[in-house]
Amino acid sequence: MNNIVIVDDHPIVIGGLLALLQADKALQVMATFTAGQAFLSFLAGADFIDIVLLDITLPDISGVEVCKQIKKISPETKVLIISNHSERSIILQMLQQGASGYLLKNASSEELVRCVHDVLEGKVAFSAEVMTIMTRPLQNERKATPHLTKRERQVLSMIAAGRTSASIAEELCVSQFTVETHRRNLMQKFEAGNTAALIRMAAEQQLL
Amino acid sequence: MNNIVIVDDHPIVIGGLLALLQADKALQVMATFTAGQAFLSFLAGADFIDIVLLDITLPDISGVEVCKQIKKISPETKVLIISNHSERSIILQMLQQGASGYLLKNASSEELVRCVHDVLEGKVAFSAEVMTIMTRPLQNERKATPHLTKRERQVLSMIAAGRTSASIAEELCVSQFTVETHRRNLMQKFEAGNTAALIRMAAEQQLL
DNA sequence: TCTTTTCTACTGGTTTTCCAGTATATTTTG
DNA sequence: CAAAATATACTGGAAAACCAGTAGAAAAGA
Repeated sequence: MNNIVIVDDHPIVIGGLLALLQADKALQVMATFTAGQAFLSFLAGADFIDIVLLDITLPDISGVEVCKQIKKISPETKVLIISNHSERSIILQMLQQGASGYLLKNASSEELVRCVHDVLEGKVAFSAEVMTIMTRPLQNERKATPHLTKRERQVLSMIAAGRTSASIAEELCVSQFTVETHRRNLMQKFEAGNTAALIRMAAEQQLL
Repeated sequence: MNNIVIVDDHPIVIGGLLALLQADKALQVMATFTAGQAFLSFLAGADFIDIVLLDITLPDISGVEVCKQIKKISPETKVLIISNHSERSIILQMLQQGASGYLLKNASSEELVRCVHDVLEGKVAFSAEVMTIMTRPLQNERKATPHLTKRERQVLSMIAAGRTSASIAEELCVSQFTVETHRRNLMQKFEAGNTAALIRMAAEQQLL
């Protein structure tokens, strides 16, 4: 018998999930919550929870944070996200935070139950629509990565590591003016006004 | 009949994949490459490729970059990663770059063929071991996120957007000295020596 | 109501980045 | 071999960040 907890801000959604899951004898809904904090307080003192069905948009803290806390407090508890967010980056962010599955709220009942069981069995589970989102051609979700020379990538990496231009110059055996020119060129290529924006954009484009 | 291309730096691996895939009448291996650049040149002038089996470690450019280029040049071409890299962050990075599947080189022949077919059918596919990696408890893969106050998160976000302290002060209707104090506190919490390191760490912890 | 936390603001100063330009040498490419 | 790209380096200066400290007001929590 698997213990389930449902965390969603809409009581109607919780009601629907309850009706669906209670028909499955292998599943036991032990509690439901409409807010993240309340659930986390419960989690700290609860019996073991096999799986949490978690929305991302909650009234108090975000589902991202709740997922992190679940994996910190009870690492063996699986997390299956049920959300309206359909962006690939959000899906991957939830996987990065330890979620084992993701489906959209428009998934069929059959898909929901299948995903619950797949996750309980230790698999990664997506609904069909999430599969489509994950595999469809990228649609320029982000600005094109500017072409960087080898030296520029090297300087960028060192800047991101917190080094000053003087320190970088010393390590690369060049003048600080040279490093400053590389910085300027990097800022022009990323169209960044300062180092903070440069590093943020580089991180977004996975160049660090 | 699905057209396949194999890109791997080890000819022996290519040989093994070839032997395996040629037994499947639905699959046609149209070419193999041991370097990324050579493959990308081929791709630009090739007939349509249904799926590319791609290693990450290549002698010239990385599989990450090759994957990006594949999705840019031929968005409908599927990418299935076959790699020795088993870190969750790398797996997710490949998915972020448009890969539809990921398996480790120790996957069985059956798993490999199943993944190829699943990806061709528009699914996301992982080998069993990759599923395990994706769902096992996180193991403090990264430093704990420091506790930030609401105002600190606000200032951090604006710094990351490239704003100067003066500009942030103006928008928040506080003194520039106040913003500078928030910056200092942020740098202390993240143990960062300058803004570049601060923003990089914040990005790593998905706070931006 | 008291304590703690958060937010606010200042001093006086140093260090670092950013600016816009100019220019030569080396390496790579066609 | 010539052209283009990359790397290097400098000027003179302004703008911004960083430093370490101090300190009071407001909000939140116990």
